[in-house]
Amino acid sequence: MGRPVEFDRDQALEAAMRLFWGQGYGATSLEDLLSAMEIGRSSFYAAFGDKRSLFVEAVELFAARTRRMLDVSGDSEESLASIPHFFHATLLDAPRRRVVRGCLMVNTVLEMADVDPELSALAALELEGIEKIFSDCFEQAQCAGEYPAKRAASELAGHIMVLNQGLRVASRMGTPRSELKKRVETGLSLVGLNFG
Amino acid sequence: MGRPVEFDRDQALEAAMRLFWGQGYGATSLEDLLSAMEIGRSSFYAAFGDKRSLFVEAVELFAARTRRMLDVSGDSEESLASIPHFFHATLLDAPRRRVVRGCLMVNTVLEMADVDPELSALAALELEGIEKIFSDCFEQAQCAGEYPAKRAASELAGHIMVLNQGLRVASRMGTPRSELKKRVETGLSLVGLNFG
DNA sequence: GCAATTCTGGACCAAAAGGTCCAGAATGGT
DNA sequence: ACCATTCTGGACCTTTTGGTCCAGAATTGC
Repeated sequence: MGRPVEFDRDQALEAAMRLFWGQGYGATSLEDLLSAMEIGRSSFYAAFGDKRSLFVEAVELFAARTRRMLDVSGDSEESLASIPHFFHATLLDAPRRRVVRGCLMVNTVLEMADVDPELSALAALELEGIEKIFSDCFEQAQCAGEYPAKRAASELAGHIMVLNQGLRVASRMGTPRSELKKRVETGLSLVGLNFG
Repeated sequence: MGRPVEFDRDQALEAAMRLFWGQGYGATSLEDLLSAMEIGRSSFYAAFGDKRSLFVEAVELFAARTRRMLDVSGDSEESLASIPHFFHATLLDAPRRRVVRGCLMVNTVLEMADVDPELSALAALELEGIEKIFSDCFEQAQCAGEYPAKRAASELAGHIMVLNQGLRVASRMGTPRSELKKRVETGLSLVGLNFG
């Protein structure tokens, strides 16, 4: 009952996320959001609470997508392959605009650290979740004897996360794809992972 | 002739830089700046032009400091040592507050990429200058036969820059020093550099 | 078709933003 | 002592900010 909603909530959230992703929280005004989401002020506040809550939703959506990108769902033989695949998908296979946006969580951690520590912490938590996935990949491969156990899985995951975060900075700098590719290659080859 | 200035320009710039460093450009209001710089509005505009120009000065100051930190000035025997020293000075030896601020140039690249591309490009340029210094360190060591020439100096510099940028993200996340140290150690050891 | 309910458009608001302006204060030169 | 010059404090301005409010539109149940 009641008047039906005239917009697709997911679609609106998607548009908002893309804006936040590119411009950050502070530089994205409500007007920016409303026009990108193709929605009125009232509908906005009714559906999302306020700007900050929407941002939290956007970060969570982005994080879920990122996790899903690493989910090879049970293919234990190839668990380590998901790491090169991740870099390939986000840095080389993606349209230039996306590459330049970097990673919403990384962007947020940097933007909000001294401004809104809760938001920064939320993004940091999500990043730690991603790192845990990296760690699981290595651990699984080590248990299966497919990867040397000389370095701890957590250490290797740390290295991959450094590589990831470093690359997000580089890609946001506008570093050409060819250079990004080189950096992925050396970063992975240093821990014995190869990258087609 | 004329009334003398009542404040120390360098000191004011220093205070401004610290604010920008922690909060970013957008989240630092003029009022924040004026009170931190202990300066009036008129003096501000007379001495620095406007907020944006001040920010440019802040970035350039920060970049110059960073370069100076890497300048071992001619000690060709130890040119590679300046890299571990750099990480030590900025990540381990520095007060916690500084560590959490990360790197102004990295912060700026991320914040401004889609908001004020000129500012982002300025910060990116400074970062490339730093990377060039890393590259020179390796090249010098390779020419002197103190370091294997298997990988190109530029590639090694790229790796160090990825490590650096990745660590700035990690440190802004509030990652504990012990963990930062581990990451520096693995990142350096992977290219045969050791870190006390 | 009418009531109850829900959503929408836009007017409206207070606060904060960055920036300008000018009267007056403090100096040096003569 | 006085003038030209420079700097300072603060009033003031416009624009933009995130957010509220309400009249009216669109629906379902009866």
